[in-house]
Amino acid sequence: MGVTKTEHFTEEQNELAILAKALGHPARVAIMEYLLKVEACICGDIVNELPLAQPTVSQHLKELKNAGLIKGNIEGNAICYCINENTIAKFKAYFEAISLKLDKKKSTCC
Amino acid sequence: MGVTKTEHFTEEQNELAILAKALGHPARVAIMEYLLKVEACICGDIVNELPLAQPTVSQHLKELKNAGLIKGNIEGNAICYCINENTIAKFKAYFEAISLKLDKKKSTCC
DNA sequence: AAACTATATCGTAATATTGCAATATAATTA
DNA sequence: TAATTATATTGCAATATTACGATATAGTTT
Repeated sequence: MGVTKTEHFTEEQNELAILAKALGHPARVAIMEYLLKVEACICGDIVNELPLAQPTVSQHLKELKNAGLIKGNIEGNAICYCINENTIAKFKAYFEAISLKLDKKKSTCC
Repeated sequence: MGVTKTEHFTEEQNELAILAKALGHPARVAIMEYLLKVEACICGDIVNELPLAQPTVSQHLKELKNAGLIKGNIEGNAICYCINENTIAKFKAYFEAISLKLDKKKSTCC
């Protein structure tokens, strides 16, 4: 046991879960917020911003990239990471759709 | 090691990470979507909807509840779970804010 | 009260995640 | 080309997550 039973869920459910999971760590939230704050797509000074060692940050960046939350371009010596706007749009659309459905429901129970 | 260094991040970052982490499993996404689909806040037939054993579903429900994504009311014998609209609103607001900032930025790099 | 129903908790095995030191890779500068 | 700089990968220890059988708890019905 211990393995998520991915095959039993829909592709959409798995996709959202992967995105959410990627955001499910404060270091990765902090990376996203830093990328949003910085004017240009600043590269590896993310390491200096975070209270984690370089390999750890590199690992978190990899996970964000795998999930599609950020993009990374090699820029000479360094790498330029930035937010993938499409994925943010997906998230936004998902929660807006849920909100809409909840409004229509006007549940009276809990 | 293996422990998240929670204390080094802001409260907001940790809070969002907890919410996102709770959604970071397809079974929990499926539970949310089921609660949204069903008209009333139906109780424990969630187990019948999911391809997982009852204790596993109970555990996932607990995690969703701990994170604040759902609420549960005892209703006689059974329990009535339903979506916590406030938390969805938080998520929605967060991604709308990011989208807005991204639009203003109009980054030209990646 | 006894049987039944609905849900939670315990205990445990399998696997995944987190974090980092050490090291590798690859572009840049001296 | 040797040293430097920026980032990734490897390997590993500590911890967390996932899943479920067995069992507990608590309300309901007979």
